[in-house]
Amino acid sequence: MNTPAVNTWQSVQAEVRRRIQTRLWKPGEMIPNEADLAAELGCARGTVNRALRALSDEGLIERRRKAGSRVALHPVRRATLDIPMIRKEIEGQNKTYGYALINRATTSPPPAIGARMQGEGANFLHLRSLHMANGAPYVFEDRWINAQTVPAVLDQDFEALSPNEWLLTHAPYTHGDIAFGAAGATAEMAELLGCETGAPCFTIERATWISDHSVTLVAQTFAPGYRMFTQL
Amino acid sequence: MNTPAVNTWQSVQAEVRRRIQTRLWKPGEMIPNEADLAAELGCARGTVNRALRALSDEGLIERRRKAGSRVALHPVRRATLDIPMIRKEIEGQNKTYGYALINRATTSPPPAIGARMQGEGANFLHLRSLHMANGAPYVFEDRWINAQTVPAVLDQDFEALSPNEWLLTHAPYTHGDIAFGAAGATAEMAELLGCETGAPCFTIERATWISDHSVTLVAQTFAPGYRMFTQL
DNA sequence: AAGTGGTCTAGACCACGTC
DNA sequence: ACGTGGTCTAGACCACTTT
Repeated sequence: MNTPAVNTWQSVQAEVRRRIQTRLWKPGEMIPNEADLAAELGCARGTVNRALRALSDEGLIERRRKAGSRVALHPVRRATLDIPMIRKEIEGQNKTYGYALINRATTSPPPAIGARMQGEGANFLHLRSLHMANGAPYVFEDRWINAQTVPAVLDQDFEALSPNEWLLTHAPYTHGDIAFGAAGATAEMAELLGCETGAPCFTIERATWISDHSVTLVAQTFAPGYRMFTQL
Repeated sequence: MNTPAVNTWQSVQAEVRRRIQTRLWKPGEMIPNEADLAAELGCARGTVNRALRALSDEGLIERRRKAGSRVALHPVRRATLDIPMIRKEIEGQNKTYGYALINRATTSPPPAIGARMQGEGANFLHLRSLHMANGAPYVFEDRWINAQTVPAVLDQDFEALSPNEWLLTHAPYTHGDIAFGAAGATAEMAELLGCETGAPCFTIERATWISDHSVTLVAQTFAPGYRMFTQL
């Protein structure tokens, strides 16, 4: 059967996706190698490569040198979450952003924090702040910043500018990790967030690094009802 | 100054990243066009393209035809979350997976659910189940399945095989959306999950579709302490 | 109108992992 | 050892957008 020529990588991707969805190529099965597919579809191998690479990133197929490509047995779906600056997130909802510093101190961190940030002494800045949307509490954040990595941070008072924003432009991290979870609001958070003590809150914890120097460790507790949303 | 030849796209990416991190190219600034960069680094334009495309996907730079590429002013970080089959997630932690069906019924869904799933009549399967890790409750799930889209689902009793798993191999969705949040455990969930009523739980809600037909709508409530983790 | 990124091609070499 | 995907090249044309 002659397949009409398909020359864009998107159309190759679509064709392969179709063959998988219609179960013409079943889960676990091998699919033709790049050269054969290119010949069949009437395009260059590079184009097929681009299409299959995209499907592989997506988790729909698995590729290994020499072994070839196969349809994933258990397609691990991947969701890409945007982690925007909080101000941008709020402004994106057409709400007015507000920020308030609750507390600023240079102290040495509790052992658990210090260990994770590989820091010594009192070269740490501890910031607690509240972000608001249209005046309503949005998220409470408790942050440690390593002043050994980012000395300039000590010159900032963070009264008007959130540390989130300052760090993003003055000390962009190279990598980090992030964890999502749920926690009950402490009495203090409850008051700040305007909810009951113990109310279930969505939480994000993030640690970021510049090469192998810890930059910041932040725990964010969102007001009840917050949801993080994305497409699959 | 002559830059030594850099011919892999990863090294081009690394070099560009370095120039951004060292603020040689500052946020908001334009960077050279592909042809110039290729000439400077001594490689083909295609290689530069590949590198810059990766940085653009990552959110570190913004690219527009004719306008050129610029360093992102507010780098929107993206995190990719794997959404594995729950069994795989648990087995990946070297724990024994367990599954129990709590309730199975074919009824018409409440209006809120029906509306989201565009369904009519009683062609819906309602399943409530519990997944366990090493015998301990892991996540409670409340799921609606549209039998108009997936008629074969009515032949399954789901006593031993979780709907999650069955759907993944028998009705792979084309797209969907997912929301993460937090909620307090209801009395029933608390008993099943072995926690206090009202305990803060991490929740995932997912709706999936095959082209424009709704497949399933599922609300998962994880046992307290659950965290979803990824790299940045 | 013109400049820039987006993509396709055809060929080539290489790295890796399976056999 | 050898087959497969991973990548680089040089050149070309096109699509989009801004000027």
